[in-house]
Amino acid sequence: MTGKGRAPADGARRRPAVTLDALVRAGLVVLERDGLDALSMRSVAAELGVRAPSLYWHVRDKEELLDLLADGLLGIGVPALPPVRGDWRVELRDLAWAFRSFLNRRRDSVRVLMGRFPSGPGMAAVMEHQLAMLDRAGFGRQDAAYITYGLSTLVTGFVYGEQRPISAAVVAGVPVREAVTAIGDTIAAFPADTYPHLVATARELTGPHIDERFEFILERFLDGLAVLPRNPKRDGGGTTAAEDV
Amino acid sequence: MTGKGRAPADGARRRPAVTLDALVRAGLVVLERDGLDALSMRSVAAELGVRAPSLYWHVRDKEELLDLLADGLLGIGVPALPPVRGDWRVELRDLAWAFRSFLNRRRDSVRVLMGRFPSGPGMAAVMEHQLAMLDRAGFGRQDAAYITYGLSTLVTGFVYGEQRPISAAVVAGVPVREAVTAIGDTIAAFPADTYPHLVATARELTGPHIDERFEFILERFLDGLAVLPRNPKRDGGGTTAAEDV
DNA sequence: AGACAACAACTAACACTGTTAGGGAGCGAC
DNA sequence: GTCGCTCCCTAACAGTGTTAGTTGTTGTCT
Repeated sequence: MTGKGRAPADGARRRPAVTLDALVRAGLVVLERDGLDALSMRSVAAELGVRAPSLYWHVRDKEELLDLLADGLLGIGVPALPPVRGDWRVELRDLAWAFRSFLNRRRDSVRVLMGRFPSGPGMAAVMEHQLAMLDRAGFGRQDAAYITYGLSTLVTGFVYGEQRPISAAVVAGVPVREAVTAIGDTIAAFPADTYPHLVATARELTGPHIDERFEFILERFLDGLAVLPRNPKRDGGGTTAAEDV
Repeated sequence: MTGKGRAPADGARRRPAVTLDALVRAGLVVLERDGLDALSMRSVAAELGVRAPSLYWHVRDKEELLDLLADGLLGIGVPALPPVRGDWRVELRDLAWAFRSFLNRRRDSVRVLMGRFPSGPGMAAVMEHQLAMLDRAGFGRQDAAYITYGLSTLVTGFVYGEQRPISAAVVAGVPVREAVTAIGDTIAAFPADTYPHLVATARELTGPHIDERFEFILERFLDGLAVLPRNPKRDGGGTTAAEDV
């Protein structure tokens, strides 16, 4: 640093108690320890030993803070990226599972990430990793862009939906399994003459096979990618259309 | 005279002024007119000519009200369901586009629906429609359940992500198109030596081709469904495994 | 007719929330 | 010194979801 001239003389002039970096780190601590609902300007400020209005010097909004936290979360997830293997399909699958697992492990991360398009180093690292892999597999630039976006949408959306009934059950003190089957009971109790297919599918719709459900949706998407035309580059990826079902 | 309290005269004041149905209808009115951020217990109560705490007689939570609103939204969308055509793929595609269009037209509906699994008549109608179609096409029960869930996750997640930058731009008074390309500029400005693929894909990642992006993701998923085994039932839908790519 | 329970609204209040206005220390530069 | 900048402070506002306790109305049973 020690920027010259135009930079607003930021050379260790008065060590600020709150830097943008410390702010993000404190926010992540609060998020992980107390959850998103307890993450207020005041609680994050308290984590820094400071009062709430001070944060507005570093950040315009709570929204902006959340945007930064979203990117910070991605930055945390980056070291957990699965190592590079040979097959693009295996890699993409591993990546999706790893992402889902991360979202489920890191408290409320999915609620912060949902609908946000972070534009910091965290997002850059994840995207670069993924785009490089897809390029290596021979996907075109536009396709690769769509694929990364689609995959992140898919996983994020899935985990978001997967976590809501769970947290609701936890709040009510009901075991998750019973809460889920309770929804099934509700559906099964619908009038079978007007909703025959729905009632017949009640169990399949609400079954606790959450991993299988994720697997199904993901594999269908990957199947769709497999029939996409690719440039025959180095490392074609090995698999053709459908290998497992 | 001696007006009975502040009762507005000739109405059946003590008749149930608030029914659960009226509550939901009022909530939908407020949601459409003022948006989700302005939908508070007080504002919905005001819409009914009533004070906020009264709502707690009919509803445990704001959460429960939102659950009801979610189902109400689906109920509104039901008449807009596309008519039945022959090919399951065409039907599923039409349905996804119609759902996306509905979510984009009906204010903040995606924020209400996201992550919620409504359990009322609105959800029942949508599900029945979809499950019947999939059954007619020969998909198994479990597959059909996964497909409906996956499709709704996909569309909802996509629209959620699609609407956030738009609303942010609207708030800031910036045209949407410029706001989106601004993100592209940010990404393009990343160090190209550490993030070569990312920088090279900046335009493709943030291009305003939002419809094409949706189409790509959806069609990939449908491609994945096309290679799924199906029972040869009545009305196979005309297509076998893979017809168009 | 009178009593009683039920329903369904009310007022008042609590503990929070995000956010703004304005004040004032500590510092570098003139 | 006196600017002026940075960065945190106190005070306050308008609004939130939600609970407690109260009051009035209605239908039913005696």
